[in-house]
Amino acid sequence: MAKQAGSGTRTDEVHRRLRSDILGGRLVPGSRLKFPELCEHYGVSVGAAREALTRLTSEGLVKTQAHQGYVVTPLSHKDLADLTSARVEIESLVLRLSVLEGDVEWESRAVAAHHVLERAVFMSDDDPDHPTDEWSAAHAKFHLALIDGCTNRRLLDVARALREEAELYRQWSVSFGQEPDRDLAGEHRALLEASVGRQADLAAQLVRDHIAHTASLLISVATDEPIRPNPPAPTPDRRAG
Amino acid sequence: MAKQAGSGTRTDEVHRRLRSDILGGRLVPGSRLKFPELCEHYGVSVGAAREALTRLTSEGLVKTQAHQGYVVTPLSHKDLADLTSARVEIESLVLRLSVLEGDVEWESRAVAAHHVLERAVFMSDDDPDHPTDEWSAAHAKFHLALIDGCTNRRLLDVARALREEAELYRQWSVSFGQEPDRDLAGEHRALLEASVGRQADLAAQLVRDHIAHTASLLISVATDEPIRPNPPAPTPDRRAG
DNA sequence: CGTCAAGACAGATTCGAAAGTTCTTGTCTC
DNA sequence: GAGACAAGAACTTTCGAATCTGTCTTGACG
Repeated sequence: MAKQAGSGTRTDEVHRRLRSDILGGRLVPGSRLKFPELCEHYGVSVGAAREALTRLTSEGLVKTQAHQGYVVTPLSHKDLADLTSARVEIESLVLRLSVLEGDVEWESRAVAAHHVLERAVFMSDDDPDHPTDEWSAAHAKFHLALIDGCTNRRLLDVARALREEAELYRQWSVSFGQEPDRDLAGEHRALLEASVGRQADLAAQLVRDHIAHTASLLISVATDEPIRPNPPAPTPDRRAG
Repeated sequence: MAKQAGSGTRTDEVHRRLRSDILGGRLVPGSRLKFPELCEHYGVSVGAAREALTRLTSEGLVKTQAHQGYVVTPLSHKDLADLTSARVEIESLVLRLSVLEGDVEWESRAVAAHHVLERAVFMSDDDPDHPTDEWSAAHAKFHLALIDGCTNRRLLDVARALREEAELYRQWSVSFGQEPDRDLAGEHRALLEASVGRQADLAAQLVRDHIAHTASLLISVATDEPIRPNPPAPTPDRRAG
């Protein structure tokens, strides 16, 4: 079987790799994405890169303007505030539905994801400002598992899309600004118990506080100007690392 | 200045025309969109049509699977129920914010849009089952104007995207199922007065009822199977009219 | 010295053909 | 007669060059 796999086209691969590079912080928000470099780096032609970029645009990770090329979505504090507010409202709503509609298998997945999160290493010694990749992945999976019981695919998709975009901000926050006395693990445990215990309103309220609290820490370390990790200087570097 | 307008590329035009054809009912949900026909009909090459289709995919109007081409998003009753539920929650939320945050100019636009809606002809004699295009456009503009006061662009975009997708269902409902004693104009007037009168909670509740009521009429005329205006028979026709 | 216009350059967009994959049709075997 | 295999056709996907648009530099004019 020398097949390329049914669901895997050349565009899909570039799309996946590009998204990974953006979410992983290897591509700087606000930087331009030029076709020649993209083609060379990912080993594809202009057409494939173009379609991958178009898809990323629909996911909100890159922006475009006619005849002005593609740009990694710039970060701004107004947008972070909007995004947080939207997540607080929508994710709490979806979680409430999830608690009301989820079956036993949903409970099972939530418990399993929480177990992984509990055992993940939160902070590494070599980067005290950011959580480890392992913990970040487990954290995302836990929250996704919590809302996964919602049978309304529309709402679920919206909540997931918003959460993914928030990852960008978490990635580029200069510091995670962890409060020493914050019991993050405790919040997650309470969230799980309220959900599995079918206390819908409580779970919804807990997740509201959880999201708002985390985001407020990101906001507090930010300045008033748009977040531009790379100044608009004429430095041709657009890839970090 | 013989410019083609800065924001107008070939792809943009095809994208706009295709969306119009889908939303206007000239392309049947569930039908395949083959490149040869598309290129001939819109007078563009494969590449341009492809990118337009990709954008439409991100808007939820068409779906795709690798190596299996593009398809106008099929309609189903589960999805209509999900979509309605999502709109009830999100649009009421956005309207509440709009009422709280909107300025005088927002009030002005809402009043203006309502004036146009009031004067638009609702039903035409030659198609007693569907509202006229004029009324539909005015109706959409009115609701959009109502929520336009919301300063949270994220939430606003979500609400608008959901509303646009709902247009597809309205277009393809076999009958609008209008109740004789329903005072649609009165509902809209109440909605406007509550909004401009800054009664946020009342406006939110009114729009919840408004959306749910309208959707329930669409549901009531539907069968239990996926809506497929064109049977999956081997008829090669995929364009109506 | 400041402002404006024309030309040159870089880069995005578009196009048509070639390659790979899936679906269909026809035939063969059990 | 029914099921399975294989060949052909149609279609989607990919690619690199050609075209067109936007921006920057350079020069002249007020």
